[in-house]
Amino acid sequence: MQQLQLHIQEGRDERQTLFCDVLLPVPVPKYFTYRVPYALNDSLMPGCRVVVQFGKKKILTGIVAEVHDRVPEAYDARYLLEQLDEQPVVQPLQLRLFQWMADYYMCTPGEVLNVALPSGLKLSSQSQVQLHPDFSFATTEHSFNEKELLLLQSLQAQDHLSYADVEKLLGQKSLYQLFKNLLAKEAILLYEQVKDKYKPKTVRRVRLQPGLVQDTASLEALFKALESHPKQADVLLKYLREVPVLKEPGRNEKGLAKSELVDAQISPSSVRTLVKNGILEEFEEAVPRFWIPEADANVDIHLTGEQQGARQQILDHFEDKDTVLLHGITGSGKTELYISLIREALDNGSQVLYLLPEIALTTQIVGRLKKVFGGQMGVYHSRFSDNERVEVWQGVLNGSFPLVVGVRSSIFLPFHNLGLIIVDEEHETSYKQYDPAPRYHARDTALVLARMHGGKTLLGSATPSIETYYQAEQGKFGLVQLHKRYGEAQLPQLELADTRLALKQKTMKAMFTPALVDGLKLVVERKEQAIVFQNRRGYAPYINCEECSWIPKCQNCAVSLTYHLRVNELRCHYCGLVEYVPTACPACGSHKIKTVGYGTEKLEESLRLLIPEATVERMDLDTTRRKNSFQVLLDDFGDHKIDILVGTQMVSKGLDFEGVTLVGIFDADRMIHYPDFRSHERTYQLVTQVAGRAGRSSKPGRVIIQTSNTELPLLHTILVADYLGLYKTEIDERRQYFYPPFSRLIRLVVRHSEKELTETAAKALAERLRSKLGVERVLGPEEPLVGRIRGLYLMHITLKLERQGLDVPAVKQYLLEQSQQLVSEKAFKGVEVVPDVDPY
DNA sequence: TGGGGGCCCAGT
DNA sequence: CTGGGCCCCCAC
Repeated sequence: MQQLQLHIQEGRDERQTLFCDVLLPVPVPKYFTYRVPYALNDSLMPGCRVVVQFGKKKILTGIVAEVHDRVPEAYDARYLLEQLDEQPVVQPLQLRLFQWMADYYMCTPGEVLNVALPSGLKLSSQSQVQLHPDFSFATTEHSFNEKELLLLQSLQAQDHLSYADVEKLLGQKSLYQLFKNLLAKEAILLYEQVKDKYKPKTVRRVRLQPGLVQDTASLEALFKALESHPKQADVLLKYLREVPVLKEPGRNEKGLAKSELVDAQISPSSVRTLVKNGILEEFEEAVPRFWIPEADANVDIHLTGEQQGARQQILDHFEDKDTVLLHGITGSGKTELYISLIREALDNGSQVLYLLPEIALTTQIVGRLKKVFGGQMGVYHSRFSDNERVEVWQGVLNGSFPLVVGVRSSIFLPFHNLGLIIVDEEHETSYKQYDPAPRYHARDTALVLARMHGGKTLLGSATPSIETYYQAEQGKFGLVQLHKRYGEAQLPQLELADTRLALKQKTMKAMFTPALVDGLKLVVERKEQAIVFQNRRGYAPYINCEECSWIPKCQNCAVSLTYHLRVNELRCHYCGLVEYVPTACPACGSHKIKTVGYGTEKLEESLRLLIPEATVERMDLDTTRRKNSFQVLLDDFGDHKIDILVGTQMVSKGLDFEGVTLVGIFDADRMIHYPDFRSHERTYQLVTQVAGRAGRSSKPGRVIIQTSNTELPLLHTILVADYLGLYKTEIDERRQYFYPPFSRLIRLVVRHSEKELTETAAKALAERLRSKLGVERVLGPEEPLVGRIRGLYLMHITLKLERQGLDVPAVKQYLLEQSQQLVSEKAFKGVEVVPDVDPY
């Protein structure tokens, strides 16, 4: 500081000209250099948000990545307009993470920034229109056409409108001409408005007008004045009861929440009158959006002997390894272990991130953690509003949330001292983001993030992904096993039910085998509970004309439309298209239209018919759309208001209910035969996870798996819970066919609205890539399972790259160049090439 | 990504 | 010659 001051005193003309590289939320793979106004020389630092002009009109918020004094040679840097934060909102370390993600996942840092920052922290400029302050219809000498009048009238009512609003209002795209005319007539003004989207939540409070009540006498005078207004006197009385201003004068400052004052006897209007008459005063107070429970200090973390041992092993591994895989079967008490490790990390002053695949499905775990960690814990997930996300972000920044529990996007939070990351259910696919860039895997990114912090990562799973287990086996990760069920719980008994045999014997009822129906009946009889799993929502995957076999298809996607009974609609599960159900076949006019296949909705219906005494409910995307419908279903199931719960994968996670003694897996075949090199692994994981819902108590659990092929080795691996067996078979296959973890996959998705162009472009690209990378490394192009989504045809080119001895960054660079080259050629105009690294 | 400039065509 | 639409390119 001393030196700095000296430097300034030495001479004004020597003050430094600084520049800063700014990361902007645009898909341009570079940083933009702006000139720093002298006034900000000392305060600007990396991680601060700044407002800059970008292009001719646009005003954007960006993040300062670096402050330096290197003068850009190729252009004159613009001054940045404003510094928004005194202190960084993004940590320097995060900027490194963004860059790593951009490089690894082949996208731009701007795209990473886009998903990383809650949009409440992004300021956006909007072009706005308002009336010219001197304008009025009475004094103007100009005349206006219909659209101009409409706009001017709206502006009188609304004060200002954005361009988008005007476009909507007038139903036209080009506004330039219109604005030019109105500007000439001095009727409007255009301006740029930068908006801060984050708004703290406030409550309205009231207090006595300061100075009104100093002693008993003034109080008596006040009541005297209100003599003829008994209702207002009541309000005052209640206020004084809650806030004894005479005894504790300081209390009046904080006042009382308006909502607390108003009750059955006291109406808002009498409060309003008191405010109007200057007796009470109304004000707003910002409050946190999160109700913060006190941590229960008495919650005891008691670990069993086995858990103690596992805990020690984990800590030992952390001595020389960054990552440990905790392979623990469902119900072995992993959560207890996590809690003990989290507490220890927090006690050491570190931050902790606990990643979950999907927060809505794990309310039980969140509840459990809240009890232990209370207000220290922030929760972060996609169902939160922007404002709520900003509050978690700030809580992490300012240290009030040293622990965060969240879904994949929580890896973007501004940690500065992350000591431990727990990735629970590390094998889950929802850790991978598919659609918009960055197409990142949160588990893999977490490992990098932890390493940047010098922290540790604990991966937990009952059925680890093959590549994770391989790393553990190779000694790269520490491996800790936990194979005993917690408490009295026993492993469920798994059995197969042969659908082919049942069909032959004609004992099948609505595709339920007698074994499953009888099992369910028994459960209901014993007043226990069951879960039936079918990974397909809707009533039937398609409908079909019996005469001409016509099947309704989606007009945008290469899939049949799913029939939904309750709403009586046909729906596309890829683009959301909704169509009416035809009463007659549009192809041949026949009325013989039948449903084919089984979705959860049909299972629900069938079970109600087969077991009328049972209460059957369904849990899938369609029944849990509304914000707390999921919780309602969970509560009902927990309270045993439901006997049988039918559901999609939603029922596979976090449903830990003592009463469940039977799990039915309706159709194992479909999962097994899914055309993907991971289908066996996935089936094993899913079935094991669903099966884990059974027998979480002293009662033995039973799992019935329906299949047409009872001989399949995979099913027997599942039956005896032989994870190692699965791993050995899979890893051998992966080695043989050179799949991950032995190779690295990069997929290029080529897409366009015309089928032929998509195909030729994909072929051309694959050819060019092969010429340099070789035939071995470039697979395809091939049409994916669903060859058209939202009107775009898709082709996949898959690159299989060796993990060693290959300059992968160079290959990625080459892929990007080639893709760019291709789409810039006239013949392939409009074609998109989207890279997806580790596309699984 | 998104706005603006350049270019081409239709209409006079 | 002018206006509109489309495409391409650039942004610090």
